[in-house]
Amino acid sequence: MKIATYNINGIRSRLGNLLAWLERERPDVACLQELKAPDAMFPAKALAEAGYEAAWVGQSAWNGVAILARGVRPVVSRRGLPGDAADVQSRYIEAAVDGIVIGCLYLPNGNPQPGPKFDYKLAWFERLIAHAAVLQASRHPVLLAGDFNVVPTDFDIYNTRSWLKDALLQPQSRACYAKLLAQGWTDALRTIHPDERIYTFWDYFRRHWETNSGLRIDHLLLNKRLAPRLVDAGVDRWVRGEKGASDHAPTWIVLDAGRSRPRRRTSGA
DNA sequence: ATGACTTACAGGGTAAGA
Repeated sequence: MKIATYNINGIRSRLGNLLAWLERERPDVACLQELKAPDAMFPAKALAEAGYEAAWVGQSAWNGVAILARGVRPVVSRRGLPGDAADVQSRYIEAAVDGIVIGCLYLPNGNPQPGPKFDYKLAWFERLIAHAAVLQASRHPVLLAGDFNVVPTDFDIYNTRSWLKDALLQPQSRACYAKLLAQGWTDALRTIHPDERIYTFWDYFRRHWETNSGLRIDHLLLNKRLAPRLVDAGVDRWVRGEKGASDHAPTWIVLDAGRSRPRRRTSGA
């Protein structure tokens, strides 16, 4: 089972890129961020024709998240992150697919910092940490996947020089990520590739794609129930090189089949 | 380097992203 996360950076303007990727890589589940589309403008029909059912939370102009599943309907368990009823930004959706609870998230960027946007990022992160504790403790296999807008360590960026003031590298942002992992989550990409420079985002400026000047900010975190099923992880870099590409590339894991229900113990014999 | 690119919304020039 292949599950991917992909910040599409505008699902309407990049629908062709999305469909080409789905057709070629055929992920079983795709978590999308930055739809930049209101609910009514989500291209559900085109995705259904490509074999994917979807659940989404849209918003005009910015944000927006979705979970696509090939051939099955995602069973939504939550729209929006708990903890702040006044938060109107569409950054979280959670659904079960094939017995796995999947939280798809788009963590606030937080720039410029310091400032209210950075405060919002850290507050949102604390709400995520609180909800993640509940998910970690649940008896279900759980995956948290999305654009976390955090470069976890200096090994996860080509060079820190021009990013030292950026919200993605701040000690507070990294401390939140470390606090989350300390609950027992497995960072799939780093676990499978402990000694490799891996990036998931290359900005549009300064020929950063052409020079492989990237950042690792899209993450897939497995709870203790799910982690034993991790088989492989990677980045579909070819997508970033396509015409009209998002500035992120799809990032994925492969899980073994597992069991949808506990096997009944056979007695006697 | 309030930079550079790119998109949404709107129908020009901001706002936002990372």
